[in-house]
Amino acid sequence: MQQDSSEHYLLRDLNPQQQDAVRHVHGPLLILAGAGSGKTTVITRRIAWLIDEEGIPPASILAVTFTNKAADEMRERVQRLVSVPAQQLWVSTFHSFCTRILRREGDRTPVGRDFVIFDPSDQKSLVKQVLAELKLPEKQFHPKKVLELISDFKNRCLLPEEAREEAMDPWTRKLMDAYELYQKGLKNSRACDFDDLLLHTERLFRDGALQEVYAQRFQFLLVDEYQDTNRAQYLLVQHLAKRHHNLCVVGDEDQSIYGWRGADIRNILDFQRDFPEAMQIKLEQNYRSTQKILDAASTVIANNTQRLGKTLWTDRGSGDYLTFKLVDEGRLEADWVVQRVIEEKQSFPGVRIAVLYRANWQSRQLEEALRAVNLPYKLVGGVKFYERQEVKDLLSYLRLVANPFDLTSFRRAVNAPSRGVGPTTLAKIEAAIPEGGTPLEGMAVLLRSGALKGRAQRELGKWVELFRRVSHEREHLGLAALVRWMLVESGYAQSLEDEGTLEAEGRLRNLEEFVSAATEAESLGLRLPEFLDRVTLASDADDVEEAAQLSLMTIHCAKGLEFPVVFVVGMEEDVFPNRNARETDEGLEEERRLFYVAITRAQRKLYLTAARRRRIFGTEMLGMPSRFLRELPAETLASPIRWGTELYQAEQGAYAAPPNLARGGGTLSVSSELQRIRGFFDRVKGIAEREEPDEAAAALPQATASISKAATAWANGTRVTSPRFGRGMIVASTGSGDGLTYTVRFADCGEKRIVQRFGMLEQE
DNA sequence: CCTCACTGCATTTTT
DNA sequence: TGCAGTGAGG
Repeated sequence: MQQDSSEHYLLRDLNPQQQDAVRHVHGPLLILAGAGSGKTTVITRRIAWLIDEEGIPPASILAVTFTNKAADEMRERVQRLVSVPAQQLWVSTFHSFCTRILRREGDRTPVGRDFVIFDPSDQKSLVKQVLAELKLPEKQFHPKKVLELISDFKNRCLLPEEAREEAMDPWTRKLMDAYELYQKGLKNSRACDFDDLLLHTERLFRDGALQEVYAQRFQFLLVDEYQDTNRAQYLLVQHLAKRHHNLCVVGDEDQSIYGWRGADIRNILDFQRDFPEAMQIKLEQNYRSTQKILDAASTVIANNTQRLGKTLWTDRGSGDYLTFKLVDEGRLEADWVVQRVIEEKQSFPGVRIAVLYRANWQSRQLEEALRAVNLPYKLVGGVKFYERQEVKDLLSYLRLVANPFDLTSFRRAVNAPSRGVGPTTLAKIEAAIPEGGTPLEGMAVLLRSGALKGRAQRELGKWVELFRRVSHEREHLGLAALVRWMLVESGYAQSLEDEGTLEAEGRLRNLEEFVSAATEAESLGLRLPEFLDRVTLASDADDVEEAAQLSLMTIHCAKGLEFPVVFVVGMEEDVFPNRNARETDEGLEEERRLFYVAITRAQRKLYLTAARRRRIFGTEMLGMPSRFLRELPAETLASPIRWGTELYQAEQGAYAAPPNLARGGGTLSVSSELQRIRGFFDRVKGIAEREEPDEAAAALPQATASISKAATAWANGTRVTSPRFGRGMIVASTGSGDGLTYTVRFADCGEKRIVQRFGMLEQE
């Protein structure tokens, strides 16, 4: 029996653990899939096994992933494996799954079935409106922070009234008012934000009867990237699995990197507690990387405590050493990476290379360096296509067609192109909206009342007419034709043509591209609402071109991908690990997991780089090598990373005449450069004691200056004391003369900005 | 009511 | 550095 089944085409070339996972049918199953362990193969074959071997109808299987791309790929691969049509198989992201449910069952939610999905920019404008209405100053109630808090509550499935119970202090109470009003705004606009999709669906499934319907429907559940689920997603899965327990979750606790978005690593750590009868399979054989890369990854991640524990191994041989490069300055880092890229491409024509970084801003310098040598690259992330102003403008028209209650889109569309409708007119329109009516109706009322003057009356009259006409046109126009019709009839295209600038031309081209996207969607059978859903739920990770020769992206975006050659840049404290994460153990562990993800993307060659100095928004910042570098085992590195004097002596020449100073024409003097090195050096060694100054430094007045009236700015890294804050170190400076201001990192009270003229700083 | 210019401030990571 | 938010002028 065993012998026979291992010959099965769905089990071919699988290791024993993988085969066990594929053959598992009933009951809960936890697959702990290490990086590069053939996870997707196992999942798709298991689904195929259920369908072809067990005769489970595809319609009873639900597989959930985190990105659309992963879902598409999974569906395709399953379809290639099975003999029956698999269209009925549900493979989707959590968010699109919930959208589908809400479009069917939405009558029971506050927003009905014809809701629109608000993207982050819509959310922002709504929350700003709410803050204004509550007279909460944006200085204290930063819109982004408020939204983050609201999102936190939603991810924990708490509605305003429930969240309020937790709110003790007046500040949080005020925030709860904002949350409540925000939800009201969404309801009035018949809109869901991303979190609402999960929240509302989870609420629906609390209803026993409805839960029963869907639990019956989806007899077999599969959740990919289970370590990234948040509370709402967790509950959603529990509701559906409660009845039959046919739940297979796949994940890797070491790759849990979305804690900041509400993901709860405990979901995977506690799976065995939730389902004591669960079978657990560990996939530890890695088919991606060389042993050196795996050793580095394993050693690093072993520093984490929140793990179930896995050890990756491979039979692919030990491979190349990792290469670490420390450079003087950010720009040199980019140059160095570009040179290595060129070399790699020469040695291995057609090789795919990825440059990974912690945050999107780090791509800029890389892009500049790449453009300087005309090296083509693909940038993933950053400003999304659908977030461009012109695309959002056109979208606001289309959304208004799909859902006339959408006030946010109304506000946007009514002034795109500008029709002279400002806050005053807008307020009048909104006041005129009849109870339970739409903004358009409000506008119609206002027009009839004759409260508007000549031009506005005419313009807006035409505008109302536009939407009256579109309801007719909609019936006999296809999706693409409808989009184009709107683009022309709204006058938006014309207004761009009238501008005649190069920029406007580019915008028109983007809109053309948008129309072709609609054409493509139409050919897939999508109608306007589904098209709009798809557009807003599209993510960065979805448009990764894996075939690209050279890709630049964040590590988050790179999860699930692999590249023969990988660069991880910006290996500095406060960059990676990110400065916001260094305070807590959980934060640091998540950063470490992120580093683990980065390392394990590499198949055969891994480069790591750091810069001593870096311009971060205009000011020179002094960096310290990332603590994660210390965690790398020396045996995996081409040359040891030396901490202490050697690190700098090796490139002493570079300091004597830093080449970038001449080029940059910067304000830095060689002396301040020397102080920089010294301060940096001290920090790396972690000692307070100073070495004897060398001749060059001794000859410089600043080196011995001890009063705050120094003629020249102190260098970053200079140790100072302040009568108010105690001992600290200069980490940045701006301005000059009387305006000269330092950012000083104090041992006891964090970073302060101190104007030199008043701060009474003394050099230590 | 729009546009331009200035200033002050900010960067995680994304469905 | 660059963007967004603010304020003055047209």
